[in-house]
Amino acid sequence: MTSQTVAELATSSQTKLNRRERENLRQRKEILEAALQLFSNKGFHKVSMHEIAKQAEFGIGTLYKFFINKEFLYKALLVEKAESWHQRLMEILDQDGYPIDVIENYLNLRQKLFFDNLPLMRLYFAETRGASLNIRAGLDDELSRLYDEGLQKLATVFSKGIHGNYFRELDPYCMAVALDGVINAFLFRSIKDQDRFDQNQLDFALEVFLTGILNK
Amino acid sequence: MTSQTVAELATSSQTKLNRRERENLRQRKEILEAALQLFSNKGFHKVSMHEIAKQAEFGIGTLYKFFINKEFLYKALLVEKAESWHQRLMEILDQDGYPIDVIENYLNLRQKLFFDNLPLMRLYFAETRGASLNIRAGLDDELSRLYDEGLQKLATVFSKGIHGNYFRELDPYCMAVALDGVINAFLFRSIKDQDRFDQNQLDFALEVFLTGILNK
Amino acid sequence: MTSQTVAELATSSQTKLNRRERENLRQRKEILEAALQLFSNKGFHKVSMHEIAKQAEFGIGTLYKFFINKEFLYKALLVEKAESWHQRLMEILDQDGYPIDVIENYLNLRQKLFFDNLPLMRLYFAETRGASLNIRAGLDDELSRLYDEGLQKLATVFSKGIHGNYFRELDPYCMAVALDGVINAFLFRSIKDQDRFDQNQLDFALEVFLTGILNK
Amino acid sequence: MTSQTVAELATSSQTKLNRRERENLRQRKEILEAALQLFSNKGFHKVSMHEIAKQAEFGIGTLYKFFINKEFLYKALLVEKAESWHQRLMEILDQDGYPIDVIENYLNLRQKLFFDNLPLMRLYFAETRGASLNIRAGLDDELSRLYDEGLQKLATVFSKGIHGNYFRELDPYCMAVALDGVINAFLFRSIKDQDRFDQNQLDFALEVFLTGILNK
DNA sequence: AATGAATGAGTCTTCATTCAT
DNA sequence: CATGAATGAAGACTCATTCAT
Repeated sequence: MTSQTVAELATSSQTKLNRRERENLRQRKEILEAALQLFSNKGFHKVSMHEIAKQAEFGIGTLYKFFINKEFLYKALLVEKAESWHQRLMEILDQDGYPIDVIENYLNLRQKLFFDNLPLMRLYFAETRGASLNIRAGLDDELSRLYDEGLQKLATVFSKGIHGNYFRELDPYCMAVALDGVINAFLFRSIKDQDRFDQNQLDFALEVFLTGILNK
Repeated sequence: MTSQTVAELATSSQTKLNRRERENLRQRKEILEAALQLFSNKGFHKVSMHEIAKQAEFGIGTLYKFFINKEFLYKALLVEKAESWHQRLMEILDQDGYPIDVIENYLNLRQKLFFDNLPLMRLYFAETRGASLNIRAGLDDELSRLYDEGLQKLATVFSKGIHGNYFRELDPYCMAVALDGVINAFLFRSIKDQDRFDQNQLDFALEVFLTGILNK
Repeated sequence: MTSQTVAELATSSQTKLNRRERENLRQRKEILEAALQLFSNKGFHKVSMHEIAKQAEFGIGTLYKFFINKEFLYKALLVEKAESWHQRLMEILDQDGYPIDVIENYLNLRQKLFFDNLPLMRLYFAETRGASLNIRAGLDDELSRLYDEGLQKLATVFSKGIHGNYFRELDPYCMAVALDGVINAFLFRSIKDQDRFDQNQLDFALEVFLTGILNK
Repeated sequence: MTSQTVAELATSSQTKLNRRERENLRQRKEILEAALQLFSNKGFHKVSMHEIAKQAEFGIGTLYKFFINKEFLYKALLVEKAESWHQRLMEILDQDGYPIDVIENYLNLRQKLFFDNLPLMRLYFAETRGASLNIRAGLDDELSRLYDEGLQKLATVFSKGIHGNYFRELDPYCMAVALDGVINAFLFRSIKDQDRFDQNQLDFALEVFLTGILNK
C-alpha cells in the first residue's frame, strides 16, 4: 500500500500513465534526489528524515507514503540507481563485436557513469565493499546480486575472446574480477589526485591489463 | 588531558615509561580491542559506548579519559591499525632484492593482513572508498595519507624495476594503482565466493599483472 | 455546517425529511456503525480515522462533515447508543404493573442489552466508571446524566413498591443503586467465568436482592 | 537490567538494603507518584513521558531505567497498588470471627482504600471493567487474577458462614459477586452525589445485603 | 582516579486534520 | 459536494556525554 516500487507505480511501462501516476513518480524522484544529495554528503546516519523532507520541500508524512521507513528510502536510492547502471552496462556487454572493442566500450561507460554519479558511487561502494549499514533492508543482497551478475556477464565476454583466440587461456571470471579491480582503483584514484589523473589515464589500466591477457 | 594520542602517552619513545604511563597504555589497548570486536561486527552506529565499556570491563567515564568522543575512539581504532599495517608493508617494500620478489612478498603480506583482519578491513574500506562516517574526525585525511604513502612507496619499487630493466617503461604510480586495485578486487571476491576462490587464486592476479608489465 | 447533531439533521422530527436529509442521516449511521465495530474491538486510541473511513467506505473528509473530530465521533457513538438503551429501559420502568414484575422485566432487558452490545458495553463502562478518555468532549457529563436519570426512574419504581407496601421502607434511591450494582457485577462476571455463570444465574442476584427488600 | 520489579530491587526483604538500593526504591516511588497524578487526571494516552519526567523532576532517560516503556510504567502503577490493597483485604478476610463481623471489617477497609486512593481507583476500574488499554503488557491478566482471588476468598467467608448456619444456603461465590457489586456501586455513587451519600450510607448496602442472605 | 547514574537533545514515525481539486 | 493527498505537530524512546561521588 505504501512504499511502492517504481515498477508498481508505473504499472505497465507501455501504458500511458495517468496524471496522478506521473505526479507520484515525479514526487518520488524529487524525494530521492534530495535524499541522494544529503546522504552522499553526510552518510545515512547523519541525515534525518526531517532534513530530507525539508530539502525535498515535502512534508515528512509524504516521505512515508513512498518509503515505509528511512532504510527503505536509502535502499531504493541505491538499488534503483544500481539497476539502471547495471542495465546500461549489460547492454554494452551484450553487443557483438571484437571483444577488445566491447571491453573498451564497457570501460568508457564505467567511466562515464562514475563521474556522472560521483556522490552516489561513494555510497554504493561503502555498501558493497564495507560493512553494510542496511542489513535489515536486505540492501547488501540486492546490490551483491547485481554486482555478481555484472562480473558474470563480463566473464562471458572474456570467454568469447578466448574462444575467438583473442585472449590467453585464463579463467574468464578471474579476468573479469581483475579488470573490475583495476577500473575501480583508477576511478577512485582520479578523485583523490585529480591533477595526476586526467580521465584518459584510465586507458593505462586497459593497456596493462590487455597486454597481460592478449594472445601474443 | 583527555584524549591523548599514543604518541603523547608515550611521551618520548626513548624514555622509559613509568608505571602509570604503562598502565594507561595497557588500558587504552584493552578498550580498543573491545571496540574493534564490536565495531567490526556491528558497524559504528550499532555499537554504543555502554557496550564498549562493558566489553572492555571499564566504566564509561574511563573511555572518555582516552577518547574525547565516540568518533575519536573509532578513528583511533582504524588509524592505529592502519598504521601498523602500513609499517609492516613499508618494511617489505623497503627491502632490497629483485623487484618481482619484492612485489610477491608485498602481495603475500597484503593477503595475510587481509585475512587476519577481515572484519576491520571491511570498515577500513567503507571509510576509504565510501562516504566516510567520520568526516568530522578527519578520519578520511589520516587514512588517505597512509594509503597514498603506500602507493608512492609501491611506485618506487616499480621505478627501480624499470630502471633495472625488469619492467616496461610505464608510469610507476599507475602501475602501483593498478596492482593495488587488482589485489583488492581479488581479496574481496574471495570473501563472497569462497568456493570459487581459494587464497592461492590471488597468484592469478599477479601473473596477469606481471605479464602486462614485464619487459618481454 | 459541520458536526451536526442528529436533532439538527432531522430539523423537525415532525416534518418530512427531504432526500438530502435522509441521505445524510443514512451516511452518518453507516459511519457510526463502522466506528462501533472498530472502537469496540480495539479501543479509542488504536483506531485511526483512516480505518474508520475505509471501513465505512467514505472519504476521510466526509467523516469530518458529520463529526468535527475523532473525539466527537466517539462521543456520538457512545451517547447515541446509550440514549437508545436508556429509552428502552425507561419504557420498561414506566409500565404499570407489580413492582416486582417491573424489576424483573428491567433486569431481563439489562441482560439482553448487555449481551447484545458486549464490546460497546466495555467502552461504556470504561468511560462511566474509569477515567474518561474524553473529558474534553464532555462525554462524561452526557453519559452521567443518562445514568443518573436511569437510577432516578428505577428509584421511583421502588418508591411505588414501598407505597404499595411491597417493599420495606428503605431509601428508594439507595435500593436503585444497590440493584444496579448487583446487576453490573453479575453481568461482568459472566464474561470472565462463562462456565460458572450461565446467564440465568443473574436470577440469583434478583432473589437475594428481593429477599433483602421485600416486606416479609 | 532495566525495568526491575520492586521485588528485584529489594532483593531480599529481610536484608538491609544498601544506600543505592534504598535510593533507587525512593526514585521509583517518586516516578510512580508523579505518573499516578497525571494518569489519573488525564488517562494513559493524554500523558507523555516528557510530562511524567518533568512532574517527577527526573530526566526522561531515568524513567526508562525503571520501566522499559510507558505501558510497563502504567502497569507497575496499577498492579503494585492493586497488590497492596489485595494483601490488606486478604488479611481481613483471613481473620477468624463471626462472618458478619468479618464482612463488616472487609467493607470498612474497602471503603477506606477507595477514598484513600480515589484517582487510582478510577484507572483501576477502567482497566478491570472497561476495555483494557494495555493488553500488550498483560495488565488485564494480572489485575484479573487479583480480582478473582479476592472474590474467591470472600466466597470462603460466606462458605464458613453457611456452615456455621449464619447464612442461607446460597452459592457462596455468587454471594461474593453480589456483595462486591453493591459495594462498588455505592462507592462510585458517593463520588458523584457527595451530598446524597455520606460515607456511612454504605451501611445501607450491607443491611439490604445481609437481610437477603441471613438465615432468618 | 575511576565510576556509572543521570541527563535530555535528537530521531523516527504516526495520524488527526485540512483544503485544493 | 466528496475526496484523499499532503501536512507537521507530537510523542516514545535511545544513547552520547557529563559530573558528583
